[in-house]
Amino acid sequence: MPAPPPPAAAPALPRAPAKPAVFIPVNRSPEMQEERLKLPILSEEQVIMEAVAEHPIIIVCGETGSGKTTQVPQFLYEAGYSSEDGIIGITEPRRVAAMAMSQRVAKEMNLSQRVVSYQIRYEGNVTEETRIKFMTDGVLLKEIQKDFLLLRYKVVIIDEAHERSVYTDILIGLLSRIVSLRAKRKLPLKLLIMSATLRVEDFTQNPRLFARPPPVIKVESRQFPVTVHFNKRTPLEDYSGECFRKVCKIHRMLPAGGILVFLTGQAEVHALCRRLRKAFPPSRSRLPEKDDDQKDSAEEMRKFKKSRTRAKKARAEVLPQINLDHYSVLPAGDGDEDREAEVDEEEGALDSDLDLDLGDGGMAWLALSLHLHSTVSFLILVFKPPPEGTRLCVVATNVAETSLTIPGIKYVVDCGKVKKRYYDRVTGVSSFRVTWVSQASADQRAGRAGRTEPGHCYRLYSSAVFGDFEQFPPPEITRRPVEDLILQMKALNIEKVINFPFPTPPSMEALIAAEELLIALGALQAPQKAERVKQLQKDRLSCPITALGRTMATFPVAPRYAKMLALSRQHGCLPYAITIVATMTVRELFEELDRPASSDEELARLKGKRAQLAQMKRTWAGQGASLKLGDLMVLLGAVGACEYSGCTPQFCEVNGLRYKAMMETRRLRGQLTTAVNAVCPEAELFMDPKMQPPTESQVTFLRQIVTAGLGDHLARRVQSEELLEDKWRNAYKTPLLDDPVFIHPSSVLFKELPEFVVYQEIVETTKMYMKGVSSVEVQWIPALLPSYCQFDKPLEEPAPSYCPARGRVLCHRASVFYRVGWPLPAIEVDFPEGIDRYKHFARFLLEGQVFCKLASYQGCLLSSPSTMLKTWARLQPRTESLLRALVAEKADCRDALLAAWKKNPRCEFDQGQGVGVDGMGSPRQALSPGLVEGSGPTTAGRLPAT
DNA sequence: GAGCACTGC
Repeated sequence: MPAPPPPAAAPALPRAPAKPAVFIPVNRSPEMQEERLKLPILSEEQVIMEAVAEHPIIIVCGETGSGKTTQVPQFLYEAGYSSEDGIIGITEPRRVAAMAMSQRVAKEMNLSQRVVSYQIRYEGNVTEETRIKFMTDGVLLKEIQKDFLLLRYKVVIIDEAHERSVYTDILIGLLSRIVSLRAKRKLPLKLLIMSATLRVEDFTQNPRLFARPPPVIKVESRQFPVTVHFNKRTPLEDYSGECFRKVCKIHRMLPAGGILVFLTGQAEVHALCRRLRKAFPPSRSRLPEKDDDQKDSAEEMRKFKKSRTRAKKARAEVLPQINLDHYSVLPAGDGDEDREAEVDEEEGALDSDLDLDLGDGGMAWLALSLHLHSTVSFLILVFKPPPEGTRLCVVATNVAETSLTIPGIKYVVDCGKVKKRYYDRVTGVSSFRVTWVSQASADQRAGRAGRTEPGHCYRLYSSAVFGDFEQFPPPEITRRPVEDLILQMKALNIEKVINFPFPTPPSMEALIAAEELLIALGALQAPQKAERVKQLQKDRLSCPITALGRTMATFPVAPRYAKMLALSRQHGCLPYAITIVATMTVRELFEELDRPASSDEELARLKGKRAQLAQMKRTWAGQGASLKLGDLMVLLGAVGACEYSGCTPQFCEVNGLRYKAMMETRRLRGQLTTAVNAVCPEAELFMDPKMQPPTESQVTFLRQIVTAGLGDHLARRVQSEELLEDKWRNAYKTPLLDDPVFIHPSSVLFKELPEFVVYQEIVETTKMYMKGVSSVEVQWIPALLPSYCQFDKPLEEPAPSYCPARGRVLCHRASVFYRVGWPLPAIEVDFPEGIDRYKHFARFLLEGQVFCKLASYQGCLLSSPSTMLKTWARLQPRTESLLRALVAEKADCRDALLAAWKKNPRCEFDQGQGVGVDGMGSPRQALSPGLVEGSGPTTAGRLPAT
């Protein structure tokens, strides 16, 4: 392994590649050049360029803010690493970053956005002239589907690789192979992996990923220093209260500069904000008019005045003593914790009555809450510099850790906790838990204090606790289901996913669960039944993709939803299925109204909105057939109503809808409409803003479509005779869970309690709740979800029959649902493979049902055709030879028989030759036609539109 | 009878 070149001491080297044919020189205006020189320029340019020239793959390591994202593409461009036949591509894990970086680099280089462009999910400005392209990682992954070797690129840069987003991980795995394939073709591709922290072992010490470890180049940080302060003690419970005390202390005693507080959830954020505003009432001028938290009661006003008088006193006494250096403590492990501890002890006495008695150093105060669902008016406020003499205090969830950078932050208060989603690998149930962050996350949070000037980070836990943190957060790919990723990989013809060079592989259980789901959805070919036992292990995780799977892979949604889309080209269901899938993908369509209120007034307002939303949900769900589609009907109705009214922010506000989510749904519907049209142009789909509600029968088809997609999410109401314990009252049972699950109270089916339901997800809070619930008719289950049913022997009554349209033998079979053995009604299905099917087919053949001309021979037969159904031993020699011939030719249906005749016209029973056969079209199945052949269920079951 | 952090196609 080549040792990483030392950053500073490298000699100047000539740049490698020859000039390409067309090269747009960087022509910076004097102002731009001056502007650029003001920015710190990476001193490692020579080292990086030398490494790129020598190695196909290099890793560039440097903290956020080091300027590598904006500068490395420029170095490469200026060195001629791009032309019209191969450009520089940079991936980002976030859409805004891709867009903002392209704009910034274009500006710094004084080039048009036609040359330095971006491409993200719904938009982009890439042109023929584009030479540097910023994009999200998912966009590049989609491009690999169309052009596996990425021939449009000469350089690919994977930025923020340390964040280990699932797409970034898969890209790195794919690119490790693409680089060698391109080298073999003498079309070399350069790969740069850029990472903030030093977590590079997963890339360098992984021989399956990179046989030769790529060189690592470290670049200098451009961040301002942040002094880290640890608490001496770690509060066990009340970290919110600890945050409150720390923020008050900072505001009271430390010089101007924004404060950023990290908490774990929306409710906590709001609560702390309210408490801070009460302690230091905000300056009136800047709060948005609609902010419900700012309405101060008279009581609060009184406290405010009281605290102002004390503030003067506090200012006189406390401020002169405060010296910032006194707080300056070296980062963890340097043994300065005690000094900080002294500070805390000293002030311990003050802490107790901080709630009521606060001096604010004379500074005005603006406490704002920041989380994913913050309204736009709030966001504007957060990003505006506060007026002179006002201190900005932003209380935030994890959004502020990576997704958003707030300017002017000098102090960070870190509670050290984070709320994360956990998936049970076996059952798929998710829950949210608050845990300690990783050291890398804590450092990332601290770094938010050093964007504009040297800053301070106050950690509300001890350095010993910090030392026990995980070094890095586990990569996302190890923490969530991977069926979507596996489908994407199979679509790239990576069959043995187990051999894929993941930087960190998902767990075996997750891979198996993904493969099994995809098989059940029909996206992957099931291993042959005969081989199942013997070869199960071998076949596992190497099933090839089906035609249906390929279609599904082109839809940018989860495989369960992609299956729904693939099934929906019938009865005009596509526009509705697209809308339902879009809303299920966007999630959180409705405003969060359950937060605790700060005043009676607010409480009343929230109560009113909750009632209004509940009423609207009932309206959208409708009655009868429509209500049975349940929460998915609500989603469909909400989008329909909202679009009908023009999708205005006002409509959303009045009806408890999240405007941002509605806009996202609209864009996703557009994208899905395009995707469906691409697979199936005959559909001639378009987005109709005045979409009519589905008819009753359409609603029923939609329920069947939803059932087919969510088959592994089927639940059955616990029957009264099974009700042994009280905890099972109104409960449902699922195949994979021993414990009861419940319909969420926000569901429109909460009181309906249908016998069978499918659900979107189960979230465990106080109980296990199903969300996104839709009801299912029992007779649909064996027809739509045969892969989850174990079928009994064919029934004798009703007797097996011949289906002239499909040319096949049918029978009735009862079944039970897998693992739980729920009895399911008999439905008409294909007669199972085996000797009996040949016998029945032979009988129908002799009876003339298969080819009508044969019917006239019936009188000449020695015995009745039903003799065919006897055991071998009791067959007549003649009938036995017919059966043997059918078996030999594998002719157990009309098409197979015709094929056998075609192949061998002289075979024994060629009487049938020339007989006209009607209705030779391919079989039309219960729910087909889907978008591709075979996307319907595999049975012949007919579904009554009940 | 209710409390979900965050992101990409």
